[in-house]
Amino acid sequence: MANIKDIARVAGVSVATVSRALSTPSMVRPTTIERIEAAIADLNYQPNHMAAGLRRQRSDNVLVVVPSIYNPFTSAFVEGIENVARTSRMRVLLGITEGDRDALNTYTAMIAGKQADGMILLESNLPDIVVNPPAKGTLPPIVSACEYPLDHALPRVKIDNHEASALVVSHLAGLGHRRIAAVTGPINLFMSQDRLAGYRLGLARAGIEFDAQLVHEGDFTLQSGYDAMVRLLDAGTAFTAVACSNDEMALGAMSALRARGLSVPDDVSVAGFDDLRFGAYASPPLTTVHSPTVEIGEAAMRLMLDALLPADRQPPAREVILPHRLIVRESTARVPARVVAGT
Amino acid sequence: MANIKDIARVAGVSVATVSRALSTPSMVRPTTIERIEAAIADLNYQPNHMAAGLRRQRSDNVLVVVPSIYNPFTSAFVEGIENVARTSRMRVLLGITEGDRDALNTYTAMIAGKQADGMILLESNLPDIVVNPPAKGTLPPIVSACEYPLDHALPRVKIDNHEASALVVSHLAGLGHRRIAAVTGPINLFMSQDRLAGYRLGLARAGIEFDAQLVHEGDFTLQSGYDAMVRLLDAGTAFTAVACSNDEMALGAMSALRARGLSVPDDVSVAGFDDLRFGAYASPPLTTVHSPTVEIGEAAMRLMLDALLPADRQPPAREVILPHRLIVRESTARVPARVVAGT
DNA sequence: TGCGCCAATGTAATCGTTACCATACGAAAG
DNA sequence: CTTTCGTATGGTAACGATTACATTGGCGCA
Repeated sequence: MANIKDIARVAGVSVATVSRALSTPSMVRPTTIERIEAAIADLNYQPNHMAAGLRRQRSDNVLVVVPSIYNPFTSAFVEGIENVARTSRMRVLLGITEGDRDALNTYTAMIAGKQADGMILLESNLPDIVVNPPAKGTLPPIVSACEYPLDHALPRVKIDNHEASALVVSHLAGLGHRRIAAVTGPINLFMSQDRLAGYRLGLARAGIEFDAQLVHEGDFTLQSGYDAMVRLLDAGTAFTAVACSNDEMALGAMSALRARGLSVPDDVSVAGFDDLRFGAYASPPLTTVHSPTVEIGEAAMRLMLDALLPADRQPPAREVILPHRLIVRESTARVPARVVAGT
Repeated sequence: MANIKDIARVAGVSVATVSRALSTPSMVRPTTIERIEAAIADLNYQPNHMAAGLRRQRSDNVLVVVPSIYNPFTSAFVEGIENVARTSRMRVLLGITEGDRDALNTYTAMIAGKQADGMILLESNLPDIVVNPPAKGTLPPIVSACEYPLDHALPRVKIDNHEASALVVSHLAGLGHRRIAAVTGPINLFMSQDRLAGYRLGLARAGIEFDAQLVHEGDFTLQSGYDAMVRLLDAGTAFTAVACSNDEMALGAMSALRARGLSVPDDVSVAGFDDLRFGAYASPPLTTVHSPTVEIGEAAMRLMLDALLPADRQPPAREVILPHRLIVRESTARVPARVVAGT
C-alpha cells in the first residue's frame, strides 16, 4: 500500500504538502493539488487512518453503548446516530453490554485507550467514572440518552416520559375508563419509574385513585407483556384498560388477551409507548405515544459533536427534550358497558 | 495520559518488557509482571490502541455494512456479529448504505485506510473491487451474508432460501390450497429471486400451475406488504393463501386483509419468512420459516476471524448454510369451503 | 534599492506502540 | 573449564501520518 511519502515523491513535493493538500487544500496552490491528486489516483493511495489518528490524538469513532441492538427501539436510536455521524466523518463503534456493568466500564476504558473519542449511552447504568469522578482529570465526552436519577452533568437527550405517560392515562380516562392497569418496565430503571410516576399523575388528574394491584412489572419484551397480562387477568381485579410502558409489551398484552378470548378494544383498551412501526399494523392498530427515536439518536450525536469541539469554542453541556405526541388508533375505545376482564 | 514509557520507568524495566508483559506474559518473569501491573494500576495506564494498531497494521475493527439497521432482521444479524466479535477483542464498526452503491465503495476504502480489518456485507450489491478485482493485489477480507448471482469467491453464510420457500408453499398446498399468491421482495435482489423460485418449486411439487397474476412485488416493509395485498384483492383474481417473502410484509398483508373485513386464516391463510419475534405475538400468530438470523451473524463473524488469520494457517474460504425450519402457527389453516378473497 | 509581508513549500519532531536483534547470565553438557 | 543453550530483558528502528517552525521567492511600497 502506497503511503504519503510515495505520493510526495511521485508528485515531486514534500510530505507536508501532500498532507496539506488533503486536509487544508486552501493552503496549497491549485496546480500542485492537481499533481498530488494525479499521484494519489495513480498509486491508489488511501491515507492510513491509524497513523493520522495517532498523531492527531483522535480516532473519529464514537462508541455507542446499548444493552442490545436486537430490538426496534435501540436500532432506531442507533440509526439516528449513524445518520449524523456519517455526515461528520465520524464512525459508529457498537458496544453491547447485555446489561453488564463491567462491560460498560470496559467500554469506557476504550476512550482512554483512544479507540473512541466519546461515548453515547442508552443504558440504565452509568459507568463508574461518572458516578465517582476521579478528583483530578477531566471526564471523557459522554452523552446520555436515557434518564438517570443522579444529578450528573452529562449532556443528555430524552423525551418527557412523565408527561407522556400521563397523557396516555388522560386519554383512557377521557374514554370513560376508571379501572386502568399499568404494565411497567423493570422498576429499577429510572425511566420505568418515571413512566410509572406519569401513570400516577394521569390518574390523579382524572381523580382516579391509584391501586397497586393494577400495576404489573415487565421487562420491555413481548413475552413479559404477555405474562403481565396473564397475571393481571388471573389476579381477578377488574380493569377495562391497560397502559403499557412500551409497544412491545402492549403487543404482548394484546396477544394474551386474544388468547383468553377477550377483544381489544371491546373488552379491554390497550395503549403502548414508543410508536414502533409494528404497532400501526397490529390487529387492532395500537394506540401509543410517538417517541422520536431516530431523532433522539440524531440529537445525541449532535451533542457528541459539540462535546468533541476544541475546549475554547465548546457550547455548554445541554439537555435536549424532544416532543412526544399521542397517536390514537383502534386499540383504545370507550369503556364497555359491562366489565368482562379480570372478574 | 500515561504511556508505556512512564510504566517502564516506574516499574524499572524497559518499554519492551512492558509491552511483552501485556501481550505475551509467558515471556516475562512473574515477579516482573507484578511490578509492571502495579505501575499500570498506579498511573491508570491504558494502552493506546491507535499506536499499537499502527505498528501491528491491525485496527481490530470489523466493518459491518447493512442497508439500514432500523429493522429487526439486520439488527438481529448485527447482534450476532457483535456476540462473537466481543469474545475476540474485535469491535464492530457500523456502516449504513441506504442502498447507495457509492457509500458501499467508500466503506470498502476504509479497509485500505486501515480503519477496519475486514468487512461483513448484508447488502444486495457488491463493491466494485469484488466485481472487477484489480489484476494485481489481493482482495480485502470480505464476508458476504447475502446471496449473489455472481460467481464470486467470498466466504459467505446464508440459508437455503430456495428450499425454505418451497417448504412454505408445500405446507399451504398440504392444507388444500391451490390458489396461492406470493408477495416478493424487490425482484432485482437475488435473494428475492431465489425465494420466488422456491415458491415456484413448491407449486410445481404440488402440481399447481404458476400464475403470474398472483405474484406481487414488495420491498420487505410492512407498508409494502399492505399495499401488495390491496393490489391482490383489487385485481379480482381468486386466492386462498399468500406466501410472503418476509414477516414484515406478511404482517402488513394481514393488516390489509383485516381492513377489508377478511379473516386470517378463515378467509385467507398468510405465511411469512424470517420468524421475527413480532410474528409470534401477532393476531393471529404468524406461520413462518425460522431463519437463524443471530446465528447467521455469528457465523459470518467467525468466517471473518478465519479470513483475518495469518495467511499460512488460514482455512479455505467456505460457504456456510444454516438450517431453516417451518414454524406453523395460526395464520394458516385448511382452505375455506367458499372462496371469499379477490372475487 | 531595500524592507516587510504573504503565500507556498520544505524539514524534522512527534504521536505510543511492537518486534527484531543484541546482551547478560546461569545451567547443563562436553 | 569451556562451550552451548535458553530465559529474561534492554535498545531501538520502524509504523505513517500531522504540524510547528524554517525557508524561499515574489510582490508592493516607501
